[in-house]
Amino acid sequence: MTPQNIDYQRYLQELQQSPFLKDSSTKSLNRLLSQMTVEHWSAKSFKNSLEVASTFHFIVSGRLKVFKSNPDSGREHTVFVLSDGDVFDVLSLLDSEPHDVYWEALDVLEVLKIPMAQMRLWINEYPAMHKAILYYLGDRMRQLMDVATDVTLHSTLVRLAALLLKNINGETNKLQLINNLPNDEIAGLIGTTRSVVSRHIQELKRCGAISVSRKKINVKNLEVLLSIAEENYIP
Amino acid sequence: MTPQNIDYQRYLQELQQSPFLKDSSTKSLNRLLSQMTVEHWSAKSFKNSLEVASTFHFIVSGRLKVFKSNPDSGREHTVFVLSDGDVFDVLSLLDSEPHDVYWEALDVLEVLKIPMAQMRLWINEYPAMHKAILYYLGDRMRQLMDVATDVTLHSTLVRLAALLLKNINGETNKLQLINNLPNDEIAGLIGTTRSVVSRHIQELKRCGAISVSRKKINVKNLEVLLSIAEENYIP
DNA sequence: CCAGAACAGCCCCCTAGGTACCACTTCTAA
DNA sequence: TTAGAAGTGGTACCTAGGGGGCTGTTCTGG
Repeated sequence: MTPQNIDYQRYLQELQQSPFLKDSSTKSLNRLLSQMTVEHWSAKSFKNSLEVASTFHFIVSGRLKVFKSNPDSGREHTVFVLSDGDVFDVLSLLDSEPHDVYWEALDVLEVLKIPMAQMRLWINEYPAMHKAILYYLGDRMRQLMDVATDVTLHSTLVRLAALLLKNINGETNKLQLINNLPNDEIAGLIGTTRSVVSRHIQELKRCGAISVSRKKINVKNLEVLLSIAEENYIP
Repeated sequence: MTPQNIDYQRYLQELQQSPFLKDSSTKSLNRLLSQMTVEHWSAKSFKNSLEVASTFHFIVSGRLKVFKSNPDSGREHTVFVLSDGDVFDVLSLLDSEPHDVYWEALDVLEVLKIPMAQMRLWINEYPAMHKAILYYLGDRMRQLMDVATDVTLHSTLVRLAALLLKNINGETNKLQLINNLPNDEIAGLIGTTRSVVSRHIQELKRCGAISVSRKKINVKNLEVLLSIAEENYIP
C-alpha cells in the first residue's frame, strides 16, 4: 500500500494505537504499512488455522472470534474475541506448528495483511518488538488461564454475570466487545449452550440485573450482577 | 553456587537439557548457575503467586502442579504439571502483573532459584534467549487452549482417556508425569471431581483398557482407550 | 413486498456428573 | 502394637444443565 491510498492515514493511526505495536516508531510503522494490503471479510466468514498460518493479520475494525469446536457434537467454545488493534495469529508468528483453531468474523472485518515471513523480518529489524510481543503474549496467557479454569470453578450463571461485568464500559455502563451478539455466541463465550444462556437471561431480567431487547443486553443493576459473579447471591 | 558444590555438574547438565535454555552456551549457563541457589520443597508444600513473583525457579527434579482454585467450593483445576527442565513463573518474568494462581509440589521438589531481576539481566545479555522464550510460551499457549476448551467440548470419560494417552511413554507403555497420583489430582487435571474419576476408572477397568493398583494405573489396551478418546466408543 | 432465515423464549425430558457418605488402607505416635 | 488420623477409593442419591422441539417475532435479500 502506498501513502496515496485514501485510507492510509487512518490505517497508520490504527497501527499506532495497537497494544501490539505501541512501542514502535512512526517510521517503522510506515515501513510496515507499505508492505501490507487491505482485505475485507464479510460477517460470519470463516477460516481455519491452515489458511491463516502463512499470513499475519492486523484488525482495523470489526470483531473476530477465535474458537475451537467439536465437529461430532457441533459445540463450540470461543477462546478470544479480537477487535481493533489486535493481531492474529500470534502463535504462527512464533513457530510453524499447526493448531486446530478456527476464526470467524462477527461483523464485517477490515484487516491489514502481510506475509508471515515479511512480518518476521520486520520484527527482527526492531528488537524492541520482542519485548512488546512477550508482553502481549503474557496478557493473552492470563486471559487463557481464566477461560481454562472458569468452566470448572464456576456455574454457568456466575460465568454469564462475570462475562457481562468484564465487558461493561465504565462510563456509559454499556456493553462493549460483546454487544449485539445472539445468545448462541454468548453461549460459546462461557462454554455452554444457547438454551442455558436464554434461561439465565430470563433469571437476570427477573431480578432486575439487566433488561433485554433483541440482540441487546442493558445492564441495570451492577450490584446484583456483582453479587452473582461473586457467588454470594441467593436467587 | 560455586563449581565446588557436589551437585554442580548435575545441575549444569539439567540446565542444558531444559527446553527453555536449550540454545544457551555452556559458558552462559555457568554464569547463570553461579547466581543460583538450591532449594528443596517438601511434597504438598504450597505457594501462591505473590510468594513466587520475585524469584525465578528452575525445576531440577520432582513435579509441581500449577492450579487455580475456587475457595468457596474447594474445587481446583490444574492447568499444568511441570517437571525436570521446566521453569516458573514465566509470566512474572514478562511483566509484574499479579495472577491468582497457586503452586503445589506433587513430590519432593528440587529447584534452583534466582532473583527475578537478575534473571531479566541475564536474559538481556543473551538476546537469543528472547526467541527461546517466545517458543516456550507458544508451546504453553497451545496447551492452555486445549485445557480451556476440553471441558466444554468433551465428556469427562473422553478427557480421562485422552489424559492417559497423552502421558504414556511410547516404549514402556507406562504412565509418566502423572504416575502415582491419587484420584483427587487426576480429577483436577481434567476439571472434575474425585468421585467422577473413580467411577470412570471402574468403567475403564471393566472394558479392559486399564488395570489399577493403589495410586497406580496400568494401561492394558491402547486401542480401547483411543476409541474412547475419539468419541466413537459405545460402552 | 414477501419468503425464508435468524433469533429469542419457552417447554419437557433426561443424564452426566457433583455431593455426601461410607469403607478400607496406610501411616504415625504413644 | 495399637488407636487414631490421614489418605484413598467406591457408590447411592440428586440436581444443574444439555438436547431437542415448537412458537412467535424480527431481520434480510431477492
